Amino acid sequence: MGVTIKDIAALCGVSPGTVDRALNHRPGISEKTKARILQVAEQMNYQPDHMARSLAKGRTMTIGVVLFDLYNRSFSQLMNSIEAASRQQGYFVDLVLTNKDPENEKKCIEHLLLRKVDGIIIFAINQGEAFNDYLKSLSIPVVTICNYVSDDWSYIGIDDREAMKEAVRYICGKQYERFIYVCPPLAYRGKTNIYTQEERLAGCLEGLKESGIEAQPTVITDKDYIGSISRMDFGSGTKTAIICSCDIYALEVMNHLKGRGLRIPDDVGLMGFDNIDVLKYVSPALTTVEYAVEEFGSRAVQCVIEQIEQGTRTLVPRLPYQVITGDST
Amino acid sequence: MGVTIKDIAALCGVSPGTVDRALNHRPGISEKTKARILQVAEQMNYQPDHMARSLAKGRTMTIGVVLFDLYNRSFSQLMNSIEAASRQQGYFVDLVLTNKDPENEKKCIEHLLLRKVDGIIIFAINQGEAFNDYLKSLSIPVVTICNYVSDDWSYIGIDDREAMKEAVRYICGKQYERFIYVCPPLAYRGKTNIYTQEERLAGCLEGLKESGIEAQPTVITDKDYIGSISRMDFGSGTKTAIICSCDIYALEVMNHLKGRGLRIPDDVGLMGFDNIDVLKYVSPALTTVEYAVEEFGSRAVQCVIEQIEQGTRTLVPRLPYQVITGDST
DNA sequence: CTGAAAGCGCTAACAC
DNA sequence: GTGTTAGCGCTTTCAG
Repeated sequence: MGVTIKDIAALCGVSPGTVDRALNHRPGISEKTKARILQVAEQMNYQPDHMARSLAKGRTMTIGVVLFDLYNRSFSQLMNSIEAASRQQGYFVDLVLTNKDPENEKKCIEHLLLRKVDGIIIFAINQGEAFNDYLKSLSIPVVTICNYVSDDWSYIGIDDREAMKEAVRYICGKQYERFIYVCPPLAYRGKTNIYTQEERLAGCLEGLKESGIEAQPTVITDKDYIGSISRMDFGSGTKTAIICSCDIYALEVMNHLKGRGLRIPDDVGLMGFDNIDVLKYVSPALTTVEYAVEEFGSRAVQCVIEQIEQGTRTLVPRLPYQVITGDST
Repeated sequence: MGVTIKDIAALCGVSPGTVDRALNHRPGISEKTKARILQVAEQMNYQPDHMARSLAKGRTMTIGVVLFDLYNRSFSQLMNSIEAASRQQGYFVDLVLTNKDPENEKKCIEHLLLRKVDGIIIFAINQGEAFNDYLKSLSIPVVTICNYVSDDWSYIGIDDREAMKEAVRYICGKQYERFIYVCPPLAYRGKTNIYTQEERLAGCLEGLKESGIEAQPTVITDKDYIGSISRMDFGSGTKTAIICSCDIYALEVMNHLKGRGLRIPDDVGLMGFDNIDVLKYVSPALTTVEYAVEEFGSRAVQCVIEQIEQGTRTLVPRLPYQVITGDST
């Protein structure tokens, strides 16, 4: 159906090899014939066949992207920027979604391997040495994003620990006496990759300590964290702050607190993390931490392409963040 | 690097052709040799080369997906289900994002063509006969989703007109005297594909008419619709309902109304459409229309694969919807 | 500077 | 039943 390199060769009275040299601007061809070939190619509206080229070169111009899902706002934004950056660089994107299931993640990666992707950008749910070795065995560039796996791979993200610490220090200036930290993923400690969540927790603990808060916070890791909170009393004088590791949890908690008729921040303080865009429709404005997740995407693409094409790896610095002081604390 | 069909052939002492017959369960091979070949393939952990197969068969096992972006919640859910359904059927997914730019949409489709996708699922921003002819010229199956192009293509969606009509009839039972319809995309009438938005508007008008409302609603198509609304007075006795063609607009309007100190629904009634999941964090609960967008995805995949593999096209019925009566009207 | 030819790994038509 | 062969369209090496 399409016009091939042979057609052009025939029409120009040259060999396919020569056409290839012209088309790919390789040396060993006179300007004259090259110009002629390019012109004919143009006229015939020649489109190189990606499949054939991939087969011959062993490269597919495809980046595999492994994410949990697209439900979390941040992931969507991430994917948006990955798609744009990739296509702009002439790469295709193969998206696979793991649904936070470690087994499924492996299937997803296998799927990408079948496709012979040139590199992978992954928000990993697996972790540990075995997984790291598995990634190594793929022998293609891998860029980790949002969840660290090991120093063997570039990592794109913010310094979650510092960010949370800074946010918590801010909260601590508000006379809270009791602190509750909400982070259900911590229940999967040792089972799945919760690097980022661990960092945030650590940052919280450090932040409290540095602020001179002696009492340890209550850490809620229940999947049914709302249930746990519903059994807690917030009326009794001691002013409580609930710090959530993600905005989503904070929003759920907010709904719950409102349902109980508790006022935020007067009765209970509330903080999230991520500054997802729907926050603007919610009141009171949530105190949270913001960072440019779109930039994660473009950086990741740039980083993986560099490894694919140059074979070099430039260290990507931790990206900037900012504490957003809302009205909820 | 991988083990090929030749390696297996050599090891089994048969020809590549025979291995192919075994691997693809084609007739013309004895059970005995087939079993032996399959076993060896298994042992050697043979993985067929997708590129080579595609080149030979002229099929890539890839579905191209064209969406506006992933920002709108519904799109994310859609993509989630498309990814899952595709992978489950052994297909790859190539996602391209148009950002609602008609020119970019063409580039996106070209990108998919380079990739030689077997079929396309598209939420179109282009429209009209020229575009329809363009799609025809691709000579691969196309499934339209959420925005109708023509009867040449399967269409997945709800009956937006009826849905909006039903919702508006519900609103009309609430003694409103003045109606405002908010739908910025209508400003692009004739320029981009706003089929769904047109349907919703028509449904609104019909709903009002059937409810015996004489006065025409004020239709706001400004990009700066908040600006337009800010210039309107809602205090003066006549009870107003603001009907938005999407939840997103409704949420923006809600923010604005709250900012003005207006009470919803006491001072102004407000309605959205889509029932995006963030509504649960917003109060008052928005009156809206719900439908299973995930099902759009799985239906679309099923539909495009049927066309790719069987060459047949089964009419997909309009999917069900439901008016959600909230506290905002 | 250009042509010829041998692949990339798999499929499919035609012999035997 | 099984082997042989000629591609799919492009790249790349080796002659000339």
